[in-house]
Formats: sequence, structure tokens, C-alpha cells
Amino acid sequence: MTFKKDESAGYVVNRIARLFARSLHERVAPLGIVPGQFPALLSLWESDGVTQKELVSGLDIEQATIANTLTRMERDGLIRRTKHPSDARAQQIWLTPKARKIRDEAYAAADEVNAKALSGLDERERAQFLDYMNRVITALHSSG
Amino acid sequence: MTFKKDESAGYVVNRIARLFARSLHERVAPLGIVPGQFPALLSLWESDGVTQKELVSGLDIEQATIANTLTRMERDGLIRRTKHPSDARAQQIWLTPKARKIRDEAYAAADEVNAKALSGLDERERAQFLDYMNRVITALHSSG
DNA sequence: TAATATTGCATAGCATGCTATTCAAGTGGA
DNA sequence: TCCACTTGAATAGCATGCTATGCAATATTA
Repeated sequence: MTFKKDESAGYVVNRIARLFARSLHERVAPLGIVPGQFPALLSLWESDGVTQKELVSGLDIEQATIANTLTRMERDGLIRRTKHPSDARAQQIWLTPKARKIRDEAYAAADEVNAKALSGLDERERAQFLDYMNRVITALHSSG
Repeated sequence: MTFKKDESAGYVVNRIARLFARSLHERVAPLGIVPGQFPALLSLWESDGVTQKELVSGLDIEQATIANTLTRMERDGLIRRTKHPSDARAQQIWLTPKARKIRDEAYAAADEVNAKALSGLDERERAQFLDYMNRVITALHSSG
């Protein structure tokens, strides 16, 4: 009995995630950002001046991963970090004008990728697809 | 206008892929393998003695990635590489007894993860989910 | 208040993935 | 036969993600 990759949800999901990342990468590279910065950017575009802890709390990514991503974002001129006014351990994270400026284009790029990916599904199917994925997330989250 | 992560297929797919990987990692770590070795292992369990080129051709992973994965697999005692009889550039990749021995348990682990992930979907929904994913892969593959 | 625990963030070390490049070995043609 | 092209694989360099740990600052408690 052989294992059928194409019928393995995990295998297929991994494949799709890499295709999404590649497609997004192509589209946002001209903006000076990369896919891994999206979660932080989406959060910061909504509100910046937050601490790393606050940023992490709204994302499903580990603190260490965010810390490294923020270091690269600072290097790339997307964020600045300032001392927190009342806690010397913490810092506040601010978007630079450069990062603010690309927001709409970045949204558009992400929308484009999603649109392309879902182009073979009609409205009802898209809704189902998202619903199924959310149920899978819930199931994978449960311990065991 | 804010970007809704939870309604973005790309965002959700990335999340799911990481949850799958984590879950599989937990289950196969005791076997001495890691998720990234699965594609190569699945292929080699079906037939080994192949060249890297042949292995790569059956997978949707870049040659450089496979090369590095094979190096780690050799380090971990999962494969051996022998000179190719007629082409000195190439090598033949062979599974070690250790790698053969864990095959069934690895299959079982992957099946478990898939079962857990899909536990919230009935038969019809599972089939639809896979169908949708395959359509998404097709769409993402098309150029543009 | 001194000792202890917690917390915010950084770092180390690793796996997985990619693109681009190198390098040796084969192949084909002039 | 020699030169150029191709090909199989390794390497470099980077991003993204994780767990585990370190470290300094803050908070708690004996």
C-alpha cells in the first residue's frame, strides 16, 4: 500500500502554501517587502506604537520569529523602535513613512494573489473553502 | 479599509500549513525523521536506487532544497549514496534499513495528522476540500 | 528590602524553502 | 581532438519558522 500524496491534505496544503508564498513574493518584492513581513505589517498598518508583546499577541506566530522579522524590517527601513516610556524592557514599534506609503499596493497585491488562487472557484465554493479551512484549523488546534 | 486576515485564503493556508507541519513534527520526531524528509521518503519507499535528478522530477520541490535535505538524511542515517554506474556526476540514493523500518509508522503518523485535521469534515466535505485545493493549485500554477 | 519569580525581548541553533551560482563530468559539433 | 554547451549536483546566501535559552528589567513575596 502506497501513500497517495495528492490525497493527503497535509501534503497538498504544504504545496499550496509554498505556491501562495511564491506568488506573493513576486508581487510585493517591488514594494521592498517580503511575505513574512505581512502579518506584522497588517497589524501595524492598523495601529503602530505597540510593543512587540502586543504585536505578537494578535498574531499566530512565535515571539522569536517576530523578533527576527522585526530586525529585518528595521534593517529594510520599514519600522523604527523607540524606548517604551514606562518599561525599559519593552520598545514601541513604529512604521516608517515608507511602510505607510506601500500599504494600499500591498493590500492590492495580496488581493490579487487570492483572486488568482480562487479563480477556479465560484462564490459559494470560496465560502466553503474558507469554512473548511477554518474547521481544519480548529481541529488541528485541539490537543492530541 | 482593513485587510481581513481570516478571510484571506493565503493567510489561512499559511497558518494551516504550519499547524500541519507542527503536528506531523511531533508525531514523527520519535521515528528520527522530520516533516521535510517526507516527500523524499515517500518517493524512496516506493523505489530507491534513483538519482537525485529522478527524485526531484517526481516532487514539486527545488533541486537545491532536495540536495540539502538529502545531506541531512544521510547525516541522520536514513540514506546512503553510491556512485552511479555510468555517470560520474550522478549518484544513486538508497534507503538504509533504518529508513525502511519506519515506513509503516511514518505512514500511520501522516494518516493520523490528516485524520485529525479533517475530523470536523464529513466524507463529502473532505472530498470537496481536496478538490478545491487541487483547483487552487492549478490556478496558482498558471502564469501571471 | 532582599531574594525570587516573571516578563519582554534577543540570540542560538536548527529545518525547510527559494534563487543564483559554481563545478565537474558528459556530449556534440567543427 | 578540442572547444563549447549541457547537465547533475553542491554550495552560497537569504527568508521564514520553530524550540530552547539567555539576560536584563520589573514585579512579587517572604
